[in-house]
Amino acid sequence: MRILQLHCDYIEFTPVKREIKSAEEIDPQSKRFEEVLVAFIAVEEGDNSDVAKKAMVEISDSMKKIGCNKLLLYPYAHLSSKLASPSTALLLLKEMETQVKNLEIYRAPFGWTKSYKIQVKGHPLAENSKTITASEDKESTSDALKAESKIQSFWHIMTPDGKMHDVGKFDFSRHDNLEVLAKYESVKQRSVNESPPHVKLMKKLAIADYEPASDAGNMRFFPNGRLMKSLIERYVTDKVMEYGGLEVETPIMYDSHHPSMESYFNRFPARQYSINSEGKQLFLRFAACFGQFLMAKDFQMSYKNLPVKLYELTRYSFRREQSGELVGLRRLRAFTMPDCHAFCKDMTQAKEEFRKRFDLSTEVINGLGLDESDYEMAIRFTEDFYNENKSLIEELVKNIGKPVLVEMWKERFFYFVLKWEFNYVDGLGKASALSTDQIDVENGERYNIEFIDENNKPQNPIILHNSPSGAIERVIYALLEKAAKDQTEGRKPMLPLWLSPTQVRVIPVKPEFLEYCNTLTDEISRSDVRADVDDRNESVGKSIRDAETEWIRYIIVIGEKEVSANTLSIRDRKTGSVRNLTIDELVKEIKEETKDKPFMRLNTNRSLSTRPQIMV
RNA sequence: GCCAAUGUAGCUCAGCCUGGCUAGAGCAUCUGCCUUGUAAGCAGAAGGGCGGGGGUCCAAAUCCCCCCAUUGGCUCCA
Repeated sequence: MRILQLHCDYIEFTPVKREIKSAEEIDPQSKRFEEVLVAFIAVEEGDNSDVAKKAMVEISDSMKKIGCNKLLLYPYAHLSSKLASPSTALLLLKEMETQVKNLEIYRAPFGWTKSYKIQVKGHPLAENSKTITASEDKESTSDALKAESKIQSFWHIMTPDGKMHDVGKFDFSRHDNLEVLAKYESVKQRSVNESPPHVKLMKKLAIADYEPASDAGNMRFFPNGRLMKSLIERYVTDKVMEYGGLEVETPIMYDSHHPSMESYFNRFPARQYSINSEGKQLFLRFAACFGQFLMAKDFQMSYKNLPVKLYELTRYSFRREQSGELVGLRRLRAFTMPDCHAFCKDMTQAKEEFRKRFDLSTEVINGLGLDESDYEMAIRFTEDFYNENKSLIEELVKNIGKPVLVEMWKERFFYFVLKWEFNYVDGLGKASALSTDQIDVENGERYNIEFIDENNKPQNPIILHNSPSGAIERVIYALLEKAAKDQTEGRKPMLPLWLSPTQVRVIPVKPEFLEYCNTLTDEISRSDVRADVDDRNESVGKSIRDAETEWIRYIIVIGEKEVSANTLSIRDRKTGSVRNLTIDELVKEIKEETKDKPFMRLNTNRSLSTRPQIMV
């Protein structure tokens, strides 16, 4: 939309004749306005209601500045060469006319050739031109995002004994990572000037890479990475279903003008991707919340059914994070996130459920290969909630067994009253949230989700939002960063055995032992172990080196001795030593270490000689 | 989104400041030879509009401008 704005002593115009068929039906009389701001307007292709709204905000702002209260909207096609259709233009002009209440607004007729006389004032602000486009709207910023910066937070450290300490006075000497997190969050202190090690590792281990043909923050996952993701996804899903989550699937895009969407959107501080399709403005989901809420709204629920727990593993959730913020697998624009909502009948039930999910989350995060020393907890709540529910908060902190970062808000700004996360703190001092849970007191009503209580009255549930692991990609980031940290501190970098793309590599000393190797690999694979064969005609030293650089845990070398004996000579990367074990003993050891974890077969050719190499 | 740095063969990187032979190396790949015992056996070959697009110049990987991507900082992070 293009606007030429003139502050006038007067304007006089007379409609002469209809210019287009769809011209407005009017009485073609001359009109005169005095002490008026005339806005000549060309509505362009792609303009929409938001543009109209924005235009009126800008116009009324400048009217305030020049102290003028009378506005004439004057359709003026000649300001642009890419005009919108007359019907759209008229529609938007009419919208503009009715948008602002405390102004005297008039509109010149649309579609008529008009003669006019005008006297423009001579002050510096009298003339002004504006171009307003919809494009900036593509990354619609929610009110929450805009207002977030205004929230006032109070930072503390809570120790397992339930005591609150001023964050500035707390002795962090035995809690390095917590100090990093606290500074990271409260003072926003950053101290890095190198690139994160996991980026190199994700390429070297052929897990994932950037995809320049997509938008930034959208990764490609190679067979190894896809396998790891599948396993983690399976594991988290199994755990949530064990807890009682009902797995569902919901759409990845939504109409941004759906009433419950619009207001939720404005309560969620994130930037969206949006898509125009057949006149609808769709946005890509940034979480599974609305899909599940819209679904739950159509459930008929009694208090006896609650809590109802819905779960979805979103592939993907989309957030249009600022480009400068995207880093490897740490922060993406498209990511896979498990999201489980529990609909609870009251705060008592919500708190009870909240505890269960806290346990679920610690179990999941530990099962993924991260222990208590790898993450720091942050807990955030409103002052009111804290005063009424001290014991719950103290209990969580006691459970985690070490001091946690506390953020307290004077007033409730978000839709939740309590939220905690586990943050992975990497070797470069960056903190990233993994698991999280929230107590939401707002969306039950917003989405009109109802259950019938003991007194036969409809009620809105309290909703818990839990991601027991955080984004799957971020879990891989954390595992790789942990491995990198191990490496710099002199330990061998490893992946958890159940996530290793290859668990066992079999290497023949000479090609004549290949057949034996294949038979052996068959046998090991039958017990659900991922084993492969290095059938390239390379020296043993070279083959071992390659297996080591791929972080393969067990390396079996097959030669004369092994073919004639009963035991295998197995190099264990964890200890670096060679052991003699039977097949059964090896399989048993692997099974023991990967028990309760999902299994998937090798996601690559078994023979190394037939594999493409992924060099990134 | 803003500021800065980086972008050369599949990968890791020289070369750029001070413009000029046919743009180099190691690894990987291919072809031979070797027949291997716990972290790299030997030799040869092939492989590159120097991130993309403009410009300056007799001449641009090299100097200038714009764009893209990555990384760092800022901002932001349910």
